[in-house]
Amino acid sequence: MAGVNAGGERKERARFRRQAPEDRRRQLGEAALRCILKHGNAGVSVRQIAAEAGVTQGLVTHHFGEISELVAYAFDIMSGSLLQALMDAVAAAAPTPHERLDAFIEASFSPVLFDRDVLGVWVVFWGLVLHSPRMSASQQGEYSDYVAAVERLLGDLAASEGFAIGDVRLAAIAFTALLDGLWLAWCLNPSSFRPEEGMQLCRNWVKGLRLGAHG
Amino acid sequence: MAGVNAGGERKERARFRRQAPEDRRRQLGEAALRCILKHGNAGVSVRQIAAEAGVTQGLVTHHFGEISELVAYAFDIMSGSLLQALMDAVAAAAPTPHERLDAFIEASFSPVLFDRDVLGVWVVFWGLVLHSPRMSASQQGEYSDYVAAVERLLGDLAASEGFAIGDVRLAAIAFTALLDGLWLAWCLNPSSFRPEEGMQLCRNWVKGLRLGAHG
DNA sequence: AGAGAAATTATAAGATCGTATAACAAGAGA
DNA sequence: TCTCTTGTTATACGATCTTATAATTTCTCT
Repeated sequence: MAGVNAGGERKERARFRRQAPEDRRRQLGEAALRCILKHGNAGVSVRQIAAEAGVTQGLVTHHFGEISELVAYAFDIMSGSLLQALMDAVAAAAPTPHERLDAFIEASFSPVLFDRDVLGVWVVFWGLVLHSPRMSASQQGEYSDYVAAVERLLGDLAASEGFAIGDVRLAAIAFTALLDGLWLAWCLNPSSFRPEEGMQLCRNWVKGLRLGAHG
Repeated sequence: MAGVNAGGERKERARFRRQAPEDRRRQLGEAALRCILKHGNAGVSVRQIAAEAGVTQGLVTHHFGEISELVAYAFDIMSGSLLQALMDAVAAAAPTPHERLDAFIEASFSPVLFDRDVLGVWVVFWGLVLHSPRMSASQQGEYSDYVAAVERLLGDLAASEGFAIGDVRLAAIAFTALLDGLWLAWCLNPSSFRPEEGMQLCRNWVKGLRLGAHG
């Protein structure tokens, strides 16, 4: 009988405070991120995430239907935060295309984004995306938005400084790949280079663009 | 009672052929790779890998002690194959530094390496490396070897063509990051660019190096 | 042919997993 | 104060997990 333990004694249920569904979903999503941060793929577990959020596992099913929906939601939280942070940095920069692009680079290597734990969550998510149509769809949308943002930054730079880029889309893809690759490399091997060096490598790439190194 | 099923009838054990321990380890390692290829993280399971190899789960414990040792072994198989394939391609190229570097680039985008399933295994492994000191140690060694190989290719090119590179190690890190980033991007979004475009982006990077885009 | 080493199977224990659902409690609104 | 909606807990089922180990089989060597 609910509320009564094996010895027949009445056991009170845990007290809780009701929350708006979206607030609770957000709480569970952030708990999921923390679990992945701590345990990698082994942290993707209804019980662990519920415990991290301070609730019971039934709440996960209630709000998300199944664990993969929660993981996809957590991925969306993370993706939205990333693009928002980068756009905020660009918007806060001096309004020349050069300064805006450089603000983008600096933000990419700032401690908020260029953090071993944060990048580790990304790496685990990339592995999960491959086997989740739901997450794959989200990722494709976010990747397109990200590359489009980079295209604008590179296009503005070229127009502002009077040089041509053969294929802006491919250049944006290359720049994005370089950044992701540096994130990955540093995450796996933090001793391989310093954030300042990472920024320099990106600036070098931009210098190459100016010098005509494009298809 | 061993050998007798529930109905009391004597059930013969499965027949098997003994193999040398290293042959069996190799078989299990390759089965592990196939499971990760098919199922991602969900494929990292003693039962699934044993089934894929056509043996029973006791064999995994016998040969590897625990599942994480098998996964690390599979990772080493994969890493060894990668570097070997790239070095073979470079060795088979015409002996000029330019041709050797270009052979490296072409091999990196050849169907053997630039394959959705193969790259998918890498992405999953990257996530696993972060939470496995054993795999992390392996990865660091392999990353160092890979970057050293790239350093030699870039250094030879610069010497051969009479241009200077400010910091060859950082240039090698950047080139490696660009390649890994392109592999990752294509694996997650195969429609974002074609292999030929990927090679071109790498050649563009090299062009930039020649033009002085380095720190 | 037989002994013996060791490769391998079969089985089991204890743990954790995801999902489902009945029951309860919070709290808003009348 | 009471009703009712709905957020949430508690519990359970069936499945899968890893590791351990006794027993069996393969196959080499004498």
